[in-house]
Amino acid sequence: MVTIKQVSELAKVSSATVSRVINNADSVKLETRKLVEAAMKELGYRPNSIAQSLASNKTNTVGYVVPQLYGSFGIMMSGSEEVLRRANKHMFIMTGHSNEKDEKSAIEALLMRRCDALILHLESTSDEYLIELAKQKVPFVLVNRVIEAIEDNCISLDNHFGGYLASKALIDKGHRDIAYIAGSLWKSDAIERLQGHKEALAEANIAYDESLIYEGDFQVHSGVEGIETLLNAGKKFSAVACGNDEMASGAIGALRDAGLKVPESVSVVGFDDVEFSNYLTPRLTTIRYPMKEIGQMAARWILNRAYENSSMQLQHVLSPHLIERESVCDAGG
Amino acid sequence: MVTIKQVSELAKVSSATVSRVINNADSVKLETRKLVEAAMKELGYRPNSIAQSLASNKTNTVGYVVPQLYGSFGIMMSGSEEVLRRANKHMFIMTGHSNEKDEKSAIEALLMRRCDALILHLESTSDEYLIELAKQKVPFVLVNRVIEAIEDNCISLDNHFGGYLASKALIDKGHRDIAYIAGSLWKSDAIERLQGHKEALAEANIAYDESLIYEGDFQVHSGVEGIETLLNAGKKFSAVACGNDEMASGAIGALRDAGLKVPESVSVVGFDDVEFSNYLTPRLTTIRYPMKEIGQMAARWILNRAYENSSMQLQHVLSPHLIERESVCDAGG
DNA sequence: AACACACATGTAAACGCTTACAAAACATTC
DNA sequence: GAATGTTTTGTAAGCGTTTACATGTGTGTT
Repeated sequence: MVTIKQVSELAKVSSATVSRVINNADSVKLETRKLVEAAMKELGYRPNSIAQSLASNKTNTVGYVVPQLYGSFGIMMSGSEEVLRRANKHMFIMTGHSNEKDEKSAIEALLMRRCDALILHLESTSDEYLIELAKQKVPFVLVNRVIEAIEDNCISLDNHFGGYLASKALIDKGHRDIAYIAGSLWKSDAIERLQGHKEALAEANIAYDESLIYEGDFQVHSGVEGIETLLNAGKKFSAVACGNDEMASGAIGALRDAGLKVPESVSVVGFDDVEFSNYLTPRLTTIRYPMKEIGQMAARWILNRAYENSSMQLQHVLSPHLIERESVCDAGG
Repeated sequence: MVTIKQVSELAKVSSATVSRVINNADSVKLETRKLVEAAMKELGYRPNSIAQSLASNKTNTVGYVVPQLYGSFGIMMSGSEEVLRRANKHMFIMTGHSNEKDEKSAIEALLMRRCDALILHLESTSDEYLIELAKQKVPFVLVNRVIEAIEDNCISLDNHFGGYLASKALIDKGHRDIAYIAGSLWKSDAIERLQGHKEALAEANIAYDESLIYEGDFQVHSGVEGIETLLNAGKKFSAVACGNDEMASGAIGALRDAGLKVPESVSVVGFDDVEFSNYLTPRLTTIRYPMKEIGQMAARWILNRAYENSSMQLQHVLSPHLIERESVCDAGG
């Protein structure tokens, strides 16, 4: 690999001057600049950014931890990438695999690489660890989770409001017997969404009926099981709200298998608006989880706090909204 | 940030010794090792991998270029991540946005970062550039594309065979009037898939009818348009093979809108087996594109060539296979 | 012609590690 | 107890940049 030294020799200037033209900072006479550029070109010079980082003590890289590389996290990352790219920052992406050990070691690796800042989508790391991280002055934003003590570092979605919106959409169509298939209730988002559902019921003066609630686990099969359980118990309902789109998909299938038409006999709302919800039959009415916007917002936070030292206020809690498609219709068909 | 020097002072040894325990190489007396480890712990020392890379001339990082961060590329990357992680290598992911400028600048950035090797999923970069890259002794694997001159660097899918399999599946069910909705025919994979289709027809002695072919663009809407065009032209067919799942999804919708039942009146096969194909109604019969395996294979190549200097032969062309679900049935219902 | 001042360039120390080589410490053998 | 070998540790020179500071060069003013 060709170094700055070789370029400087060919151009008959000092390496400091070459460095100046690379960073096109300071003043370099146009004439010498041309000379240096010609030399760089001739030698096929590529600045070694490892060395640059060591010397300048910044990597222009933000570390990213996501549970997995596929699925909706990709959307989020591409939101971040879009805004970071404009600022000439890069992302170093690692996966946490939803377990504490991997999440921590991902963060450690990122810190060893001296990332200038971090964007973290964690699932198993403790609040304490993150609070400690904040104490160490590591600039990071925590996505999809809020920890009171470091609230300013958090960007999240208003799950409660989303849950409310979903059920409200059903109620507005005249439904009153509404079943609910929840996600794993040890997860905060599942709880919040369910609470939103309850609020919508309360607001419409519909009595909350515990037996219309089924606790699933966010997977397709639990949507199926939810419907089967409800139906076998002889429950009556004209609509089902689901904790996410996967379960909604399972629910639709199970309803169809039971000879019930969606939405004519039973309306269904999902949550998240994942890619396939638009491909279901009927196309799924759901709550849009603004993954891309969250990714963008996180990147903006980083740009502000870690690179520009501004502390401009950003929106920390994003609002979901309803996407009306075909899986919900008026009560009574 | 605490440095190796501070650790060495606290442990009353030289920095070389600390380095030795970090890399747990060479011989370090157990006693001193304990001493050093205690010091590292006390100071909360994190080796600076930037400095390590500069000194050792390796980054333990493989650069990754994909068109986008979301969609099926995520699956591929996670395949790679899985195998690289076991070897303690990391990935630096960048996006090429399917245009030459971004792809090239991504590669350049990766080289500046002195990645030990690259995995490239490119769409617009010229063969020449890549051949030149190979000449520069940059270890890289090119995914989903084959360039004769650097064949050993390429890992791809047998699209021709996939196209053949898809149409064969239809023919085996007794279909003889088979329409085909192709992807953009300036893309090599679209062409190859179509050729596979033709081969299957030929093998079954079915005359190739140009008017049953529609050229789409791999997007949902072109599946819709394909069906509408064919139907409006008064074409008769009992089955449709599609260049990918998106178009198949569009086709299914259009068929249903035209009052035709899938699969009873018209069978449909897709290609790729993307996530949502399993959620369609009917669940889509399609050709499985082994994205994850390709990612794994690419990572293994890298491990072999760039890190272990072995040159063990790997499978360079992967075979797709048929996933039978519900969108295909016997001709005649 | 002397001076001040801006602008352009060079010198060399740092950044935090690794590693070849040298030195020291210890163990073994005769 | 000297000679030898082995293991452990230290010394110091890199790795390829950036950047504070010093030096040089040119212009305008008096």
